[in-house]
Amino acid sequence: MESTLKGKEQVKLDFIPLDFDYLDLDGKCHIRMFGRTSENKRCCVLDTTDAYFWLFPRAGIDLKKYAEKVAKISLEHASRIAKVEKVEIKDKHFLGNPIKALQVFVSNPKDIAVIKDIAKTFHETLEKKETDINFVTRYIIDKNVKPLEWVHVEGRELNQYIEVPFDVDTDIVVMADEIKPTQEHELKLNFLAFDIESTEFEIGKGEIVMISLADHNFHKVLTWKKYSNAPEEVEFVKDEAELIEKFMKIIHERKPDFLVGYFSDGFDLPYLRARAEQNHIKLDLGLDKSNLSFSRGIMPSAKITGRVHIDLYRFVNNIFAYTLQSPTISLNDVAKELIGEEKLEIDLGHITKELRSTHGKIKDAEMRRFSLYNLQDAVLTSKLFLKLWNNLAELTKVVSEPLFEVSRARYAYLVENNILHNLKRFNEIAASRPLGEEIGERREREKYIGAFVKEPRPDVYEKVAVFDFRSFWPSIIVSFNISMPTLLEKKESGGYETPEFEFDGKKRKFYFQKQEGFIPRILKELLEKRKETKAEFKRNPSPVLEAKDYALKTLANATYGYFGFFGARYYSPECGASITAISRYYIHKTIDEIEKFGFEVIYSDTDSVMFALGNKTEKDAKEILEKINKTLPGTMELELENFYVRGIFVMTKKGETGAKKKYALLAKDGNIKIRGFEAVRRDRCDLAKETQDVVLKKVLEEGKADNALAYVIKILKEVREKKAPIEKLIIRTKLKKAIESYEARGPHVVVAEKMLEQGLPVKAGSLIEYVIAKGNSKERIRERAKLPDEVEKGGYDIDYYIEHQIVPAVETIFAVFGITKEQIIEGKKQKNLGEF
DNA sequence: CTGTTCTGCTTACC
DNA sequence: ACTGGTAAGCAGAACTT
Repeated sequence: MESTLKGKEQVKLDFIPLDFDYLDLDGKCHIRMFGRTSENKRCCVLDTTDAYFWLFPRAGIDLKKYAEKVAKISLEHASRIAKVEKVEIKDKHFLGNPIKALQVFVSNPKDIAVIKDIAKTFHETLEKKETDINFVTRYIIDKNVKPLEWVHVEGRELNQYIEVPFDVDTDIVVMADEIKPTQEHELKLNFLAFDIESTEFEIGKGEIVMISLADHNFHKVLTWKKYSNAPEEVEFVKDEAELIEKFMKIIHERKPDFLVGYFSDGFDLPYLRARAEQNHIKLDLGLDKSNLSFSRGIMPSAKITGRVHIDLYRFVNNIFAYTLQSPTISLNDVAKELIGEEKLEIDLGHITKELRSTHGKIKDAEMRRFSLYNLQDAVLTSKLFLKLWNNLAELTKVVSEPLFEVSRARYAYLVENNILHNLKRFNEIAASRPLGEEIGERREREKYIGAFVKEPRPDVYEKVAVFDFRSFWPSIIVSFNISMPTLLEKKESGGYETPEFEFDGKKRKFYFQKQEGFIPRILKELLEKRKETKAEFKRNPSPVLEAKDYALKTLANATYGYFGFFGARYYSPECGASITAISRYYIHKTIDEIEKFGFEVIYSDTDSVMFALGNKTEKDAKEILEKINKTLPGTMELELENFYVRGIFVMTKKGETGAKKKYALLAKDGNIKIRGFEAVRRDRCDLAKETQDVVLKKVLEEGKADNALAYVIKILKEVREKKAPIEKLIIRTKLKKAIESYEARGPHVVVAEKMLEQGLPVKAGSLIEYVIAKGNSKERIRERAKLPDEVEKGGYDIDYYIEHQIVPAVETIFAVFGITKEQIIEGKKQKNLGEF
């Protein structure tokens, strides 16, 4: 439907939508998009689409009469008339089944909530649907205008203030008459990364001292704290008020499409808002001079009209962290891993303390360093944005939700929206989001049986082969047509069935329909797209294709977990349990086949099988792989992961069984793959981790343990002689929740309390560092846990580090070679005797 | 009072 | 509150005799 707003001239342009919102114009709700034209002009495009929801009628009622009744709904709401515009009877599908439904068109999407409440009171109404679809999502789906996908727009240029009641800072404002997908143009990334420094951590306390801004060629530091010999990027201002004004001025002048921060939802922007309020400054950062606004919720999102505010921390935390090795997702660790650069080192505690005090003294050199530190944070954020841009963009394109949402989304949101944005072509009405009560029940539900993990026999194995299933969960979902809408009560001819397994305490089997369901279909297309992307990448490698593959892989892998997620529209623990039951069946079958062939299967976890070649060859292994693949259904496929020179599996610490999820393999190229061992865990001190790492390397490379034992004895001797550096003895544990909510007061909780007392910033998510200092060994460990700074050289608890850190990390490895814990420790005693 | 078992917690694997 | 289940192992709490 066309807008009544007239406008002056007809215009045609190609446009890429970056940011979306909606507002009432001329009595009608319009979508407002901000983006760039193919000529790199800043552009605002207005458009409209129908606002509607669905009603399902009870059986046997007169549809026409029902429709007429619904069409009469009208009430006063939010000082306007909320009413139903029209009602149409449509043939639709719901959960794959045909259904007659009323499409209820309303005058304004904001009125859907009140109108559906009235319609629900009608006895004819069975259910309401799609009342929880955001209007922007509705627009994207119905008008086929997707975020970051170029469209051709034909429409009328509007005069701001005259025809529209707003003034946005763009080169052109267009009311679209026609809008359709078009060929791709280049998008020049126009962004600005920023970082603020304050005297306090807590929002509402202290003040802003400094703000840095950066992109690929612009570096700027603003501060009111004057000092001489400042770097050229530094600009001094009068006070905090001028600092904030200047920051806004730069943004309005440079007109970034993307404003990028690191933890800016959680700190920089809330802090900035608090200080702007205190200084009576309007934070009109929006393209329409509107204020910075925050969404409600546990983790507020800071929104700026017309510019996409991206908090990279959230993207890294929610999505990208799984791809990283970084011990934490701090800017420093993430930047180090992704761009090979780190934050500058400064004594921030000292500087902020001096700045807080009225008589505080800071040397010019220190302020200079502080400015460079602040700038470096903005620069790292800017580089990280460029590094992660392709990932963000490709994920946005696959999911079809706006970049602002996708950059803050978690896996469930991505999977669900990918489904929602594909429903139209199946003529499907979306299932509803669960309500509070339902969520509660789902969360309390007992869990279903997961994947199979085989107990390994502890030993050192020569010539190890590893097979694994390619995209195991997605391939099962697709091959067995698994999803909530395709789940059947009874077996259907030509349909699919699971093996028998225990579910909710009963022996059960689940069945899935023969006709392909829309969710398995969408997933299948995702996998096919991934295959194409990979093939294309082979021909023509590019970071964009790599990012696209990453987006497709991420979504495909998260689909299984989505089925069991309590907040899912298409929630189905039956499906989750069916997928794992099928996985167990096929992994067992694979193990059996390999054993039947005469190999010793060492270990298996979920989708992988490891076995020793023994006196057989790699060719034999490949042969059986091919044989197994011929028996697999659908798209399921077993792949050769690699052949390894040697591998080690150990006992659990209790010494009764072989430890699962703990092993190390030596590849032919000399690389060692370590899984589960303390060496790869964060909550062990570096000395224990490094010692274990060396021990694993030595035993795998040499096939025996004598050199490794000598090495450990040497390390233990150094520890006894107080020669171990404190940095290597720091234990790092994450505080996963607020301090008050801990029942058990472990060492890290006690240290966190101590840090809080000292005014250090500790909250849920903080990584707590501590060292166990010497003291009364009868006391609890937490009594001896101290902040690293509090422990002087050699002041650590020798026995703790030997008995609780180093020896436990290596004893199970030596046990494989028949070396006991006593022998490891006695070695130390012998050396000591030799010294006297 | 002391040793054992249970529970809470964190972090890994897939 | 924000994808699932499986598993190891530490430290403290609870329990037992």
